[in-house]
Formats: sequence, structure tokens, C-alpha cells
Amino acid sequence: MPRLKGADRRTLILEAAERTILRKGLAAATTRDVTSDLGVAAGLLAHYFTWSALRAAAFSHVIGADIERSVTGRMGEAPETVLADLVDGAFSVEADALWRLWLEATELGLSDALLAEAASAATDRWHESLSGLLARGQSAGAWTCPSPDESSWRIIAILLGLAGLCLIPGSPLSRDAATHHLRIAVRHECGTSA
Amino acid sequence: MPRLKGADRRTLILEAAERTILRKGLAAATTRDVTSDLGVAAGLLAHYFTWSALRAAAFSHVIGADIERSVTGRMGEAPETVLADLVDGAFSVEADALWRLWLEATELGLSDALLAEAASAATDRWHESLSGLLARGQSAGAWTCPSPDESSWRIIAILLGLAGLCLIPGSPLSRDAATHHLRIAVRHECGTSA
DNA sequence: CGCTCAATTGAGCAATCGCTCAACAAAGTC
DNA sequence: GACTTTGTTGAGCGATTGCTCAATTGAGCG
Repeated sequence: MPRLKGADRRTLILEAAERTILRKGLAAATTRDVTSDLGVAAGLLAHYFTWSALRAAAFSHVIGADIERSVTGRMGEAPETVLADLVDGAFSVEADALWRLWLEATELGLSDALLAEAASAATDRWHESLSGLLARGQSAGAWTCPSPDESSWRIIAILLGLAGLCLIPGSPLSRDAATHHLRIAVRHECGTSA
Repeated sequence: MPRLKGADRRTLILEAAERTILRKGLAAATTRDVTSDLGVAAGLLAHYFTWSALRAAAFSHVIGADIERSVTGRMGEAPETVLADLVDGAFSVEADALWRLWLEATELGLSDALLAEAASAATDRWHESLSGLLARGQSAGAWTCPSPDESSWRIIAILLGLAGLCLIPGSPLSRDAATHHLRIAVRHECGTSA
């Protein structure tokens, strides 16, 4: 309701959109969810964003923040610590919403060009940061990873795959089992570690 | 338009639903897509199915047929042949629609109980058939797979993960690269093979 | 033929969606 | 204070969805 400069309003809307997609998912979230989160009229959103563009931007922001929090922002710490935390927290309840966003971005990307681009870019960023971590651990002697670039693709794939399996309600694969499988896969890629 | 016994009509509708979800995906498919595929009035579908139930049944049927075609139905062949074909065809263009169904079933399962149940059951069937194949190759001496049950979970996970990465339009991971990564992951699980 | 009842029709209901637009309100400018 | 610009409102449009239901058709049967 307060009157804001355009840039500030854009920021507020983007943040509200991030909260909304984390709560309801990319597919179920609506423009009205975002505007009612802000306590603002429905028409205001279209003045600043296309829904497709806002949704893609919110996705990019949320994923980027998570990569930063879990990998990129921990350059100073020991690679083995960062990787171990990554494995331990991968399938926690709090991570569910993020995995859901990945799945939905992949699917919606098939009919939404902006989301496809965002998903592609986010995948690149993820691969880059993870392979950077693996390379760092390799040169630090924390583990043996002959090809960080390739290994990170496989680790990302098994992360996504296990996450999808865990997300299914009444899943035959428990969170603990998924973490176990991830740990073994990481061991396959990084020799003895994690 | 022809008048049919209830059971036959149910079968025709189910088959049309399978064609429809393969063509448009689980989320984009509508009841009208199915009835117009059959050249039948829109109201007829609701006389035999709930959309949620029909969609879940069509998903189960499609996935079941694929598992049968690629694994269960090839019990007579050498396990290494079956596994090699599995790897080679995993990320072919024709497989895209099936992987899309998996992704969508996971996501829609979060708000559709019938689809969640179908996805959970399909996952079980898949895990069971793949771990059976791995065990068969193990006892035949085709490879060394100490725990087929666990290995099949990891292989399923990396299959799903790589498939999702390939599905993204403009994906940073090509089909060939995905096949390569899958081959290496399978090698990790089954010793020297595939 | 006449009757019954299941199969089938298709207009349309109620809800939901992103987005439009005329109207209004508050700065900013001179 | 007059005027322009920009932020904001909210009713509502047009399209889409699964599903309803009164009406119609036609096969089976005595």
C-alpha cells in the first residue's frame, strides 16, 4: 500500500515471489498469491513484471542464494567439510522446497522459454561451483577426483534423482536411505572421503 | 461415436489417455484432449473416470509397458545385453516423453494422491525389475554387483537425474554426455561391464 | 412393435488463471 | 497552485479447466 519508487517495488515483488514459489511451488504459485503476500492490488504485478519473467527470476534468485549458501560462499572452509555438509543436508526436510523447484523448472521449462533459460543457467552455475569444490579438494589432497568436471555432473544427477524419489509421498526411498546412496556415489567419485 | 459396452469404452478411453499424456505430458493433458482423440463428446469421460484416476491409470500403464519392454520381458536374454540396451537407449529422443512423465508424476503427486500412489508403485516395480536384472547378471558372472538392491536405487536415481538435465531446453548436458555419465555410473556399480 | 435402460451428447456451470484498463492518488516540477 | 508523471487500485475480460445433467440415441428383449 505505501507508495514506492519503481526499483524498490520491483525488489519487494521479487522477494514476495521467492517466498511464494518456495511455499507453493512454481506450478501452483499464482500472481494473486504474490500480490496478496504483499498486501497489494492484483493489477500492480503486471505493471512491473510478466508472470513468466517474475517466476523465472524468483527461481534464479532462490537457487542462486542456495548455491551461494552451501558452496560458493564457503570458499574459505575445508573442501571436505563443505562436501560433507552438502551430503548431510541434501535430503533434509528444509531442502524439499528447493528440490521441488528444480523438478518444476525442468518440466515447466518445456513450455516456458524464460524458465528453461533460468533452469539451464542455474544448472551451469551449480555444475561450475560443484566442480570447483571437487577440484579444490583434489589439489588440497582431501580426495582423489581425476575429473572434477565429469564427477560433478554425475553427483548433480544423482542428487536430483534421489531428491525426486524422496519427494514422492509415501516414497519407497527414505531420506536416510537417499543420504546413504548419495554418500556412496560421492565415494565412487572422490575416492575415499565424505 | 459407435456405441460400446462399458468395459470396451473404458479400455478405449484408457488407451486414448495414454496417447495423450505421452504427447502432451501429465500436466498439460486435459479431459478434452482425450475425448477429442476418440472423437467422442466431452461428457463421456466423466461417465467412466475421474480425470485424476484416469491420468494416474494411464501413467501406470505407460510406465509398466516400458518396464516390461525393456527389462521384465527380456528375462531370456543375457543380462549384459539387456543392461547395455538400457544404457544405450536411456536418453534417446523417443525416451523423452517417458522421462517427462516421471518428472511430472513426482511433482503432481504432491497434490494428487492417486498420482502419488501410482508414482510410488511404479518406482517400486522399476526398482524390483532392475535389481532383479543386476542380481541375474551377478549370479551369471556377467559382472560383480555385491548389492543389487542398493545399486539399482543409485542407477535409477542417476537415470532420473541425467534425464531431467537432458530435458531442459538448451541443456548444458547433451544426450551423449548423459549416456557417457550413465555408463560410468553403471561401471561403478557393476564392476567392469556395460 | 413397444418398452427399458445404458451409452452418448453437448451446452453450460463454477472456478481459476494472467492480464487489461479506466480511474484515482501522491510525488515531483515549474 | 497548476500540471505532469508515476504508483496503485480493483472490477472484470477472455480463456481454460473438470465436471454436471437434461435430453437423445440405440441396442436388447418380450
